[in-house]
Amino acid sequence: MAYRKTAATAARKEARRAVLLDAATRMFASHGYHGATVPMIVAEAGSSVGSFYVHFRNKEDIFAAVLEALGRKLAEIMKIDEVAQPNPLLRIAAAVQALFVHLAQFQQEARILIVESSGLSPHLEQVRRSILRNQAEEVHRDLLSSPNVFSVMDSIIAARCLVGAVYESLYSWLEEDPIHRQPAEIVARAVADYNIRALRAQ
Amino acid sequence: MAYRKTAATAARKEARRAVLLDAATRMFASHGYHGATVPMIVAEAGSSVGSFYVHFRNKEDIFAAVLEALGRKLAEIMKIDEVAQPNPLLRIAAAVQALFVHLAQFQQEARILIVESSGLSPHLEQVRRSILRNQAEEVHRDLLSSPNVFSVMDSIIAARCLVGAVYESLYSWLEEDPIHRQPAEIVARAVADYNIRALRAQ
Amino acid sequence: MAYRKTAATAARKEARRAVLLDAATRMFASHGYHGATVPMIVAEAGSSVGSFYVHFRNKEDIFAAVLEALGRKLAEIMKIDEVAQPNPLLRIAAAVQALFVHLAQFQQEARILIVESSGLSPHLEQVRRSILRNQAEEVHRDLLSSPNVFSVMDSIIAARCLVGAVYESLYSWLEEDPIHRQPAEIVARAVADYNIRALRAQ
Amino acid sequence: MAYRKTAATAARKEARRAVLLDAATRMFASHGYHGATVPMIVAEAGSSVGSFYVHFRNKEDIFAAVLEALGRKLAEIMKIDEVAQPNPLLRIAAAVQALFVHLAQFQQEARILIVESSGLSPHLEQVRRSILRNQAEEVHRDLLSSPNVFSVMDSIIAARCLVGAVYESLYSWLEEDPIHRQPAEIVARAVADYNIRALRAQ
DNA sequence: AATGAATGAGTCTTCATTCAT
DNA sequence: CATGAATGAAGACTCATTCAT
Repeated sequence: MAYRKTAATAARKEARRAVLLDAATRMFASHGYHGATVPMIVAEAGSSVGSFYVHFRNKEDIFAAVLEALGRKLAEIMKIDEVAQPNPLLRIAAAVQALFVHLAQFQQEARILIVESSGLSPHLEQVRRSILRNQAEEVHRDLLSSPNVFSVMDSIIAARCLVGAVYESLYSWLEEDPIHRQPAEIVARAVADYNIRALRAQ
Repeated sequence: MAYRKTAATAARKEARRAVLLDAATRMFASHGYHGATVPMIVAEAGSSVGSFYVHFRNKEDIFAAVLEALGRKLAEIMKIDEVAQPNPLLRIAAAVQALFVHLAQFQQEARILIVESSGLSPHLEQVRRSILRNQAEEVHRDLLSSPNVFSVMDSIIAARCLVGAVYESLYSWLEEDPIHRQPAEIVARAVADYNIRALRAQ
Repeated sequence: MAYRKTAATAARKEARRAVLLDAATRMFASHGYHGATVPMIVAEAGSSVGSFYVHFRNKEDIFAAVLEALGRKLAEIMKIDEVAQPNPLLRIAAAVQALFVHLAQFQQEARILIVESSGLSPHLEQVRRSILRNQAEEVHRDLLSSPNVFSVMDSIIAARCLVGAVYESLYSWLEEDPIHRQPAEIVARAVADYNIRALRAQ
Repeated sequence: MAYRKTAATAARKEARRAVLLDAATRMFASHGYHGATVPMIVAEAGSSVGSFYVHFRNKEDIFAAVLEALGRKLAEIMKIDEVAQPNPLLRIAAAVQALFVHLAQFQQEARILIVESSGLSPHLEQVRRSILRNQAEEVHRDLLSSPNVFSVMDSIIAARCLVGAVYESLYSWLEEDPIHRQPAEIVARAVADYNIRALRAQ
């Protein structure tokens, strides 16, 4: 019974943590890191300040958690099955499009990653950069896997260019008037095309 | 004589303003927008809080001024003479390399533009974005000027991809160990190549 | 048990608020609205700046609270039982004397109401005026209740004259040398007489 | 010639001082003592900060000057010729009405005297009080001059009651909706009546 | 005498974090 | 574990006053 109680307690604890994380994601997205306050987050989560500090060491800690969760999610989205799409070039294009379309839909996440997480503490900066780095490395791996398909000399730099191109065009698109801008899928395709042209052997 | 007196006063005022702007640039670069405080800036400038508010409406105001000065400078750097380099593709490549190399040298400026000026007030955000937009539009103009040279369908998106590629690869490069990383010129060349490949007609 | 805990917490919170209110009353009385600073008030209350802002939105808020509490108190003091004193003229006289004597004793309160709360923000001004207005309206009601006893044509104006007479004579009296001035009760009586003469039918 | 130059200079100085005083009166009336800043006043006067401090020791100094000028003016207004109106009771009534009507018209002045000059430094407080005191003493003198006409025991207190009645009814009247309130002359008459009833022998 | 840039002490207010209950 | 009152360091900004020109 003691065991079951503990398990139940642990489950509830985990649930509370998840609720806080969710609320924090929303508040960071809408108000930015500095604009979102701890009282704000706990109010949004229906929790309390005291509880917050049971689950997270401090505000930086929860922001890092938000960022890491986001990183995992985006990595998942960019993972295109090698069997389904054996051509590495098309695989990269598919990943780029998937990423663009996803973030175009979940602008909150895009905002957190691109805008609200810059210029923070070295540690947070590092967490944020590691997400972009992972995405670049994923691309880099694909580039290396079939050197004969690509023309790229420095594949690391190429991967970074690709990542930068995706985020900058995404952010510019998000800035445009939602009514008159082109559909996300079209832009995603154009961005993928741009990078594919840069990458393919000629 | 009264006139000369006033002129001298105005000159001294302008000089003081410049000193503050300079100090602010340094502090924003090293501590970020939120980390740099007004007392910090005036101490760095050898001035006083009161004087600060004679020259700038508030902290946001001086940051905008820093950003705008930076924007003008970078625009200047990217301006490649059409006569010296009549080929638009090569002109873009030259501009990209010039930008990269300049920011690689003046990391302060890069840091302010890329990192420290995200997620701020809507107004500052707008100032920052307008710099990037200007750069993209400059490229866009070149793309439009000789459509037969390029293969790009949506040249606006292409311009954004280019700008994003430059900044992301630049920032990743800045993160690397200064001793072992490749020289800025080499990387700048690779980045320019990447984008030229994406742009040229095939 | 959770309930009792909360109740105790709430009680302590209320107590702290009261202590702050009290300290603020003293500081506003002795230094005026602008002269009394938040650090001053919390030091007097043995509290902290942060705590202050838990209980009051800002300095204006606590001043309004001080004023309102004072208004309620004075209204209570001026309330003369109709059964104990059925003659409305004498009832008014009694109220005037009670008010004068009370404020003569608690000069702090008189000072806050008469002196320190003029020329502030529109909102505070309104709170202050509403206290005087209430007092005038109280008198006005009495005047209307027995029209045959009074000779007054415009009872609203009469009520205002009465209120003004009380406060001005009170404040002048407070200014006098405490040793040589007449006792408060005597002056209160004279003030009441003055107004009764003005009011009664002739 | 040296003499004439000095005279002209002195005249210009006096003129500038008058302009500043005028501007200060307006700004104090509209913004209050704390709300009106020195830069504000000099801007209104078309002068400069430096000049301000040539003519006045400090902000308090100019406010005192404003107040004193106002006091002299009001004293003038309340001075009713003994020959024209030999009956002291009617003389007082006339003075009260004149004061009320004047301040009703020049609300600026009323506002400065009644509202904006409370709760300031002891010195300013004293200046302000001395104006009211003078007015009360004027009345007091009249009361003493013909003791047989009045029924008042303590004529000092009576004078203060009268002054307080005038200002409070004036200020309440100023607060009312300008469109629907009674004309100033009617109210002035009612206020005078109120006090005359209180004063006359019965 | 006039000017207005410069000064910095002094305010209010915010908010991450702690801790008693 | 949960709660939320309490804390106080720290920051942006104002403004009366001075002083070099």
